[in-house]
Amino acid sequence: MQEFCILNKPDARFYMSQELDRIDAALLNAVQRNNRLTSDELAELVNLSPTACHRRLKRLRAEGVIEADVSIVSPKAVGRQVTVIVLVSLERERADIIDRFKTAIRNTREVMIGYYVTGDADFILVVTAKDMEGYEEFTRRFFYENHDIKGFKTMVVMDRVKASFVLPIDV
Amino acid sequence: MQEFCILNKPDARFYMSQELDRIDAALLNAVQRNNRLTSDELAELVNLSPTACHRRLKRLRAEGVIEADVSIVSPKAVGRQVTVIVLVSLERERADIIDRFKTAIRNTREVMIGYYVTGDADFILVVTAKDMEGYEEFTRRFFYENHDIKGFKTMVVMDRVKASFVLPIDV
DNA sequence: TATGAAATTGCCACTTT
DNA sequence: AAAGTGGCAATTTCATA
Repeated sequence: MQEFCILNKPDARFYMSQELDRIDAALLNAVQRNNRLTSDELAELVNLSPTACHRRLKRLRAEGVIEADVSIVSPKAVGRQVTVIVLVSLERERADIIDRFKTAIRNTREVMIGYYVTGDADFILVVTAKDMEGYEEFTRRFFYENHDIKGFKTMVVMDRVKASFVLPIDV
Repeated sequence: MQEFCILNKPDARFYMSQELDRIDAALLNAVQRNNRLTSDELAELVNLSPTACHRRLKRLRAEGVIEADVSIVSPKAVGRQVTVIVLVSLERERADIIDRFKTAIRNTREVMIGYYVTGDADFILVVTAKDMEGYEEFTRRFFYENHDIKGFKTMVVMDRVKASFVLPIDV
């Protein structure tokens, strides 16, 4: 049923932006930081009735402006003490090799995010592990056994400065 | 200052993990992907009563295992077509310079995440911009006017392979 | 504003130490 | 026996037409 909406109306994600007004922006800025706020609390924040806030958020979710609603789990609390950023270079930039590598990323639990990028590297991965030994074990499994990979550079995260994926939203 | 918190109230994040049982793990794995599931739905998923699920999640939030509950906004939908990953090297690795740079990150809207890392670079930033021109304007403002910065390397994101911050949680 | 749905709490039972 | 956790039911709060 939600699929229907998405198929029927062209997906807002790709030509939006003028369709968002100041109040939408305020709502998004709020729920980006805390999506458990009630409609009443949001209403207070943006000077609108609770019902109107609710309707707007429903629309933003249906249109795909809000992609997901998630809980952020502390890596350390679940036993992943180590976060590492890895720059990966592939042997060659060929579509099938790239696709194969994307699939490997998707199928590997340790990789939280993978970016396919231009520039010095081909991919940038954010990887979590229990400890450095666990990371090493991961590299053996993920990198050394993969012939598509020319090389990789490891950078261990000592501190994360901004917590999450909060976008600046104006309009 | 963060140390203080840790000293004062024992922060669950640092000695947990055996305190999480299989059901906690299942709940976390669910809400990491969708935190709008009702207690009834969660109950069904993990084979427990809705009340118990609710109480467990409340505990996980209070203990900091769940750090936050947020909506993920589509960058494109809010007019940020370009995502860039930047490797930054500082002139010298001195505590005050590092702290100053962290503050700069916190105060700069375009920077979504900043990692302080070991290795070839000192910081890795995830930056969003309206377009490449907007990114260039950002580099002028953020990098060229900052004397602590030795250099930076830009890598434009062409594709994001995994969407979000979903951790593998076993127990 | 009215309705039903969901979150939240008190109370008691059961299990583990 | 005490502490911790689960389940039911009642109440309050919230979502939604």
